[in-house]
Parts: sequence; structure tokens; C-alpha cells
Amino acid sequence: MSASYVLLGLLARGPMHGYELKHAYDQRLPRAKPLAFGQVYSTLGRLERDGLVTQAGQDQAGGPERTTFAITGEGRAALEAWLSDVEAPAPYVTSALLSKVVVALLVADPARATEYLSAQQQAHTTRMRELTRLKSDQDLTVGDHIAVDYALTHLDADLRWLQSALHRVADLHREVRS
Amino acid sequence: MSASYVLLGLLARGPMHGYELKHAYDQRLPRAKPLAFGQVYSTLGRLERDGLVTQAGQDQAGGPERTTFAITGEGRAALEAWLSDVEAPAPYVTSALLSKVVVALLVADPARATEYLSAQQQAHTTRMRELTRLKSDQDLTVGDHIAVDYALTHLDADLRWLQSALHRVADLHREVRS
DNA sequence: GACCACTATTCATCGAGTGAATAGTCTGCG
DNA sequence: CGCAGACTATTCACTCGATGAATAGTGGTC
Repeated sequence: MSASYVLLGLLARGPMHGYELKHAYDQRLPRAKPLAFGQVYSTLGRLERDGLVTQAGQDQAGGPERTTFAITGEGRAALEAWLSDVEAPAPYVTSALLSKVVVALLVADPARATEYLSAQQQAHTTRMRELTRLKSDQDLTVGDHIAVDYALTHLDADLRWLQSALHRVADLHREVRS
Repeated sequence: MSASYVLLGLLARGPMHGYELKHAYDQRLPRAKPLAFGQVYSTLGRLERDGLVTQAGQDQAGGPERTTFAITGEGRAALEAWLSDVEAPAPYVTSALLSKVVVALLVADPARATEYLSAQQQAHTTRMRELTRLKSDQDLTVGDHIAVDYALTHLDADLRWLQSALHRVADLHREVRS
């Protein structure tokens, strides 16, 4: 995943220990999939094993012992490579929406698939309204704003796809049942 | 993941053994993330453990021994529940594109982020052209068609987001560097 | 009869992700 | 004063998802 690169990126701004790192992550990527503390430490372990970060001292100043980690030269190189890499655009399509429609047609009938698609349209529309309302909030950070925009454009894409899928339910049913 | 429900859905049409199941999966969800044989068997193991499928006989007719699995009543109920469940629309935003822009701004400068965004736009545009060309193929199944549509609408969403992100690079940089 | 392709499954291993456990410090409140 | 509760910081056990290689038998073909 890209989570390890994000941690690496955060460490590139200066050494930190796990707990700090987790908060920095939450702050820089609000609305991202929540990252558990446990995951931070296991990821740090892998990064250390791979030589991308090193322990930069044990601290024990008031509070539990904590280990500060710093990025290494190799780590900076890996980060740089990741930043230069373009993400492969849609090499394959994994969507719960798509799977569900196909399965609905496999085990039930077109009516069932249509029912699901409509319910999902409804849920999407509601969510879009929520997020649109949220966008007009004054106290939204730029990070929030850009994340919400991402969600909105993709919800809109889903909706357009759901609509076109509705039109194809009958065709797909015929194919799936052959 | 939804892969286990898809397998369950395929078994709902009749008992099968792992190898058959894997091919049925490939056929019904072309363009989905490839599912390795190993995964099919481990998933079947979990489904069996949870009582959603049962072994329905060992067969040894020419070739290696194979175990046929059948869906149970409990399995049908679980499948039904999954089909009735609407997917939570965009509860959070995890996108490599978004992460990369944020990290680029953290460790480098706006120029670097802009460079990345442009390169990604380029790659997306190329991929969209490929997929659009593919859509005009005659020998495309309905399943393929609907999957390609999904990819296309989402590539378009990415492109619109990339454009808006380009406009916000300066703002985001200021925020991230505070 | 050596080789290759195909059927069918298992295994070892790793990374991702979750929740609970542990343990120390600091703050406030009665 | 003493103790509850919140916060800092990390570890652990465990499950799921995913990958690649290993194993083993069968059928066809040159």
C-alpha cells in the first residue's frame, strides 16, 4: 500500500516516533482510511528492516520509553522513486458495486439487480448531498476540501455508471445465464 | 473483501470444486483483480469453517482428487444479506493520487506536485483512449462492456479531480508547510 | 518415451489490518 | 491526599488477503 510511503514522507520532514507519526498522518490525510497505531509500528518495523528508516535514539523524557525513527538515504531514494512513479490508471476493475450486480443476476433475477442498483443510487445521492453541504463549511482545511472533491467526483462517476448499468441489466442477465 | 461473496454467489448456481470456481470467477468478472488459485482454496476454507459452504463429495474421475463444495442454507442467507446491503458510499477517501500529491508537497515543492499531477493526467488520458478504443470492439461481452464503462467513468472522475487539484496546489502547499 | 500442457490442490510466507493489553504520566477534583 | 480518568507510547496475538512455488496426476503429440 501507499501508507508506508506516506509515513516515509512524514519522516522526511524530520525524525519522529510512532505515536507522533500516527497523529501527523491523521492531520495530513484527514478523511483517509483510519490508520491504527498498531499498523504504524508494524510498518515502521518493515521500513527499518528494509533500511529505509533507522532508529535515531531512545527517549525517556517523562512518559513511556519511545523510539525515534529517521529516514535514511535509501529511504529518501525510495520515496523519490515513488513520487516519480505514475500510478497505473485502472489496470483492472474491482468494485463492490459491479460484483454485486453480477452476483445478483447470477443468483436472482433482473428485478433483484434493478432493486439493488436503485437502492445504491439513492444512497449515493444522499451521500453526495451530505458532502456537498460539508463543502460549504468555512472551517474546512484545504486537505479536507481536496479529499471531499475526490469523493464527490467519484460518487458522481458511480452514479453515472449505475445509471448505465440499469440500462444493461437485461443484456447482462441474458449473458450471465448462458 | 467481496471476493468471498462472489464465490458464494457462483456456488449458489450449483456445487463446484475450487478449480472450476476459479474459472467461473474469471469468466463472470473479467477485468477484475486477478484471483489466484491459492486464494480460492483459502477462501473456501474460511467459508466452510463459517458454515456457509460444505464439502459435497470427493471426486476422482480421471485426474487429481478434487473436492466439490456446495452452498448451505446459512450460505444462501449470508449471500442474500450481502445483496440487500447497500455499499457505504465513500465513507473515507483512500487514493494513491491524493496521498502522492500531499507527500509531494510535504517533501518537495509545488513544482514537484504539479509535475506529478501533469504526468498522471497524461497517463490517465492515454488509458482512457485505450479503453474507449476497446469499447468499439465487436467481440466484447456485456460483462466486459460494463466493466470498461466503470473504469472510464472513474478515469474521467480522476481527471476532473486532477485538474481541480492542480488549481489548489499552492493553497495546499501553504497549509501542509505550516 | 520424453516433453508439454492442463487439471487440481497444498503450502509457506508476507503484508495489511484489528482490538486488546500493558504501562507509565499528568490533571483535576472531592 | 488519593484516586479516577485521560493521554502518551508501544507491544502482542490473531485473522484476512495475496503471492509464488511445490506437488502430483493425466492426456496428447512429435
